Amino acid sequence: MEKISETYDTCPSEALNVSAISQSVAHQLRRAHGQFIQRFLHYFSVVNLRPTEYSVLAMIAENPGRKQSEIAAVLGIQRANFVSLMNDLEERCLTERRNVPNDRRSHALYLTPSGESLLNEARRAEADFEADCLERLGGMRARDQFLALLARLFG
Amino acid sequence: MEKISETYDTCPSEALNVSAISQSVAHQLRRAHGQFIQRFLHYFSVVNLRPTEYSVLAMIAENPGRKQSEIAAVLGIQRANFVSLMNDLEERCLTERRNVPNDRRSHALYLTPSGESLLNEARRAEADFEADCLERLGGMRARDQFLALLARLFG
DNA sequence: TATTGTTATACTCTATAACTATA
DNA sequence: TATAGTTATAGAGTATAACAATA
Repeated sequence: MEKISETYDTCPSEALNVSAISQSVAHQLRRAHGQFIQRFLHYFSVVNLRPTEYSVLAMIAENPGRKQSEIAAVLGIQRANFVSLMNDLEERCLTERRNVPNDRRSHALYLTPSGESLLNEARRAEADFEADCLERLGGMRARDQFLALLARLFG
Repeated sequence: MEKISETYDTCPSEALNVSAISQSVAHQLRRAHGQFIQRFLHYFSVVNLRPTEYSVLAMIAENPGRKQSEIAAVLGIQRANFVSLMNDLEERCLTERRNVPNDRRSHALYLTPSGESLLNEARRAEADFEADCLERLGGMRARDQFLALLARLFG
């Protein structure tokens, strides 16, 4: 309960004026991203995966044997930053790097059995997360519309 | 131009399968945020402001004299992280912290004249950025719809 | 020469805990 | 006791430059 006083010397604790930025796509996207991360981590806490890590596992599962740089590129992650990400997933025994027969520069990426197993758990978390989004948005039509608008903006 | 070869030993460089995550709100939001930051920095390079810094300046301009913690809270930034942000803006002579008469714990935030002046430039950058968004989204109706859906998701 | 993976580095943003001085 | 600002620390994410091995 907030304390109400009759007189103010300097700083009345009224609601702040947010009109200038509340209509701003930039500001709302900044705020939304913070919320998104928190909510994602909540749903994915059981598998202990960050958004990026989940995308990597899902992408490797759909495209086993692809090169690091291919997976990185399609996810919009730079090669240099992808290395420590893969090191981490490999240390957790979720993925492995195999040699490519005719190109000794490349590493082909695969999920390990426990990587597959964790991904299955993660997919259930993802389904819950998506169901949450669906409910907040108000149905599949709104969800598709949102994704379509997001794609127009940043696709 | 991509090189096309007739035979593959191991790794045909075909398009990757992205079907599993392309329908995912989580994945699309992750990608969108990266694009958003880059595009924002492009438009705001003339004033050298990050999304967070712009929001802070705009919020102080609309609510001069408010306490650090009030501005931080309304922007969803933690007090602890807000300190270095304000230190930075103050070093750039864009904002100032003044004492509050009846509460020696608090700092009241104000824009300096050069802060006001930079904010005016930033508002032009923001207008350009928003115009870009508007065009990509396909008009004000789509823009309002997008903001409404974003608010449903994370408001 | 170009590509693949890698290392190193730096900066932004976020999260948490704890301190200080005030209230 | 609670609040405002602060300090310190840690981790994710991103950006850039450069290097070795290989193509």
